[in-house]
Amino acid sequence: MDVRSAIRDAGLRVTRQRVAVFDAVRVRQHVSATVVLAEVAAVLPGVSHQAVYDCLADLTGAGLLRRLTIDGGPMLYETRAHDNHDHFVCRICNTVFDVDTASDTTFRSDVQIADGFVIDEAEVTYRGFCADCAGSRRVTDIAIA
Amino acid sequence: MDVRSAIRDAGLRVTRQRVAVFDAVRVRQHVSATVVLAEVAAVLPGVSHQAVYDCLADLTGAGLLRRLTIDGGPMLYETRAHDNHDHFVCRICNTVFDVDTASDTTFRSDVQIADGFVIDEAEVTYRGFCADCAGSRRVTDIAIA
DNA sequence: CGTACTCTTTTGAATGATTCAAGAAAAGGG
DNA sequence: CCCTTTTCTTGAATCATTCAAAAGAGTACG
Repeated sequence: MDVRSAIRDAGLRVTRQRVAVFDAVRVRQHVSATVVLAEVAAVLPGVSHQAVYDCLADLTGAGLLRRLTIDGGPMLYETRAHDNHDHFVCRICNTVFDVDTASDTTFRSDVQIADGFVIDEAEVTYRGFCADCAGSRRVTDIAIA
Repeated sequence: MDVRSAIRDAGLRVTRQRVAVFDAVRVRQHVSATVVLAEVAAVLPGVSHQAVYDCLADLTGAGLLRRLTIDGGPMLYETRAHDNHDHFVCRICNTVFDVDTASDTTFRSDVQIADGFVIDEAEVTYRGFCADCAGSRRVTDIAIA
């Protein structure tokens, strides 16, 4: 399915800014608004940062993007394409890697909370050292065994 | 063990500001620097916000406090007293509740990452509705069954 | 108990990310 | 093709946090 349809189906108007913002996030993954602005400005000279913030908020609200915050850093955005994954953050370079959720699904639904609390999501963030920063040879994509 | 010793043992000088900042966090739990400043100012009129930020950073670096960020909000601090717990955030009131880690320990050590990635921590954040916001009767402390 | 050295705090300003507000532009139904 | 409503641009404001330099306070030592 293409972006334009997805945006329209969400009840939002299809604008160049929105398409460009979505594309920027899709290509880079885990990007801040500032980085998205830079990417988008390359395609649409003169975009305002406000437009980027608005698009990111709208697309996130429509469920097309997902937002996460790592420590005190700026908010990062990613597409919800292949959902059901967690994140690994390197303590040194701060890069965020996707980690496929394996048996976690089981783990998550096992969770019970007392007295009227309703859980609808569990977000797992792993921390440590990525292959590069740990002094390893190559950097491949990360995955749970 | 008391705060003063803990601070000294960490190789830091024992100052009124540090003690007051630690106490403020211990009493309130999951508080922002701004709130800590208000609390501390009640005891030590004239404290600077910079001192609070410095103390929070120093105590966190010393391992006496733990820092977390919820969504795009300001950083929150908590004591590491009874470690090994996760967090539940209410989607409505944004209150953060501690969730005791039960069988999660097993879950965590099961995690394997490919190609030289080293994991040393797993942080779990649950989201949903707290007893109050879900429309329930009473609010008790939260815990995993 | 006081001195000296170093670490902390105060003071005041600066930065970065995000949001607010009002008018101009553009999407899309009719 | 026009009209209505949404979205974008412009420009300023806010909040949390950090930077820098000088004043102040803790602690080891005599």
